[in-house]
Amino acid sequence: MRYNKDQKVKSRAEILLAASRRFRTDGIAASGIAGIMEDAAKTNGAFYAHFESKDDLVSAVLDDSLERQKEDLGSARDKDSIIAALESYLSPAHRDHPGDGCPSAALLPEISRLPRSTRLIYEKHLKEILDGLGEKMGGDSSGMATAAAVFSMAVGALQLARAVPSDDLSGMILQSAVQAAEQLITSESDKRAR
Amino acid sequence: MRYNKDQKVKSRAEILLAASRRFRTDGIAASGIAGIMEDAAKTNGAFYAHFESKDDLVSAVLDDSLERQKEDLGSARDKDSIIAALESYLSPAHRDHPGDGCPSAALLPEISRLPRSTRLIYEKHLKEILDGLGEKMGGDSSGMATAAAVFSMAVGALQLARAVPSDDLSGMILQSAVQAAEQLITSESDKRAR
DNA sequence: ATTATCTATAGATCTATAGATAATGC
DNA sequence: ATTATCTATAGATCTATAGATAATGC
Repeated sequence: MRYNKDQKVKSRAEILLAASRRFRTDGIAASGIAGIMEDAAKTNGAFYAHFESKDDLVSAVLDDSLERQKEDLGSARDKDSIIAALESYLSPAHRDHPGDGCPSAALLPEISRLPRSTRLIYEKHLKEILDGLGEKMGGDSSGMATAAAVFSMAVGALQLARAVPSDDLSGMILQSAVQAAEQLITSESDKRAR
Repeated sequence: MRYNKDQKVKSRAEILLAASRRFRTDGIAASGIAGIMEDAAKTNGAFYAHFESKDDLVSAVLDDSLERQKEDLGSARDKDSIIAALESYLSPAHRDHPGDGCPSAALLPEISRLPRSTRLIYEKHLKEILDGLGEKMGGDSSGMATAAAVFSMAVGALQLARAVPSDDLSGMILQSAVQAAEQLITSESDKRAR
């Protein structure tokens, strides 16, 4: 049928993107291969020329989307740009578009139920993300600890803001997390300035 | 068949308990009625004498388990007992037994995909939990905001600690969250003492 | 007679596979 | 001839329902 030289590479990328969105929107367990392939404008059977199994797809999706997230967050260079990234992470826009958003916020409880091999992939990327943030917060183990605490809070707050139907409570949760995170980051950088 | 006067009430409670554990262990979407009923030592068909649908069960489970969690957390009376509750929440024991643990940590992304009616039930309980914690942190909107930030951080840290296979990183995440939460709580009570 | 549960099954999924089809590039 | 995708389907789920069964309590 109609295909060009690197059709397969392109198709694989399309399937990855479709799956990545579906997983974050509907969850991993609730997303079927057929639906993902429909989003990628392909048929069910074509899937198995690209991935061995659904588990294989899940690994590939996490590897890919966490790599992208790391690159996005890596552009933040100092305390101020971290706070800007944080405000964007905890914005109503991010809350309302989980399909394009943070994989951790959309998928963490499901990730914790995946096979160890997949969770090792998750851990590798999480480490790099926390290392990157930790470096900008001081670089030592105390900066890294603050990065872990701030990331935990951001993920939890986004999830709570998404679960709650009331816009008031939802917005208050996001704002509380922004403020508390700023306090933690400022106190960490003050510690360093002394 | 073998049944006593309040057999049905008892059965309903058994199904609720079995479902509540299964949901937290395997996720809502990945838990089937048949498996839940097997855990409750009943057959598939008997389910529909107790609940209209799986969605109906999910609402009932959330209503029930969040009510229990609120009661558990309600026993914390002052700042010190809140910190004790926090250390138990962020303990390896809680991390390693999601089936008996916090419904939010196990289920939040799935909750955010449930029908609005179910999310309203979630919101009702979350409000009461945050109100309870906020009161012990000062009672005003600033105390409530700190409660929301601390709860967000605890939920996120527990999820991250569960997802990561390395015990070192997992423990470091839990410890970072304990420390950061204590800092936020202390700074909130200092604000009040001034 | 009423009630709680069980048996059996319909109908709609889901993952995965085997073989057919139709384009490209030699 | 090779390759990417499609068609068709097997076999295992899943939710939900209808009717049978067997106990209790009148």
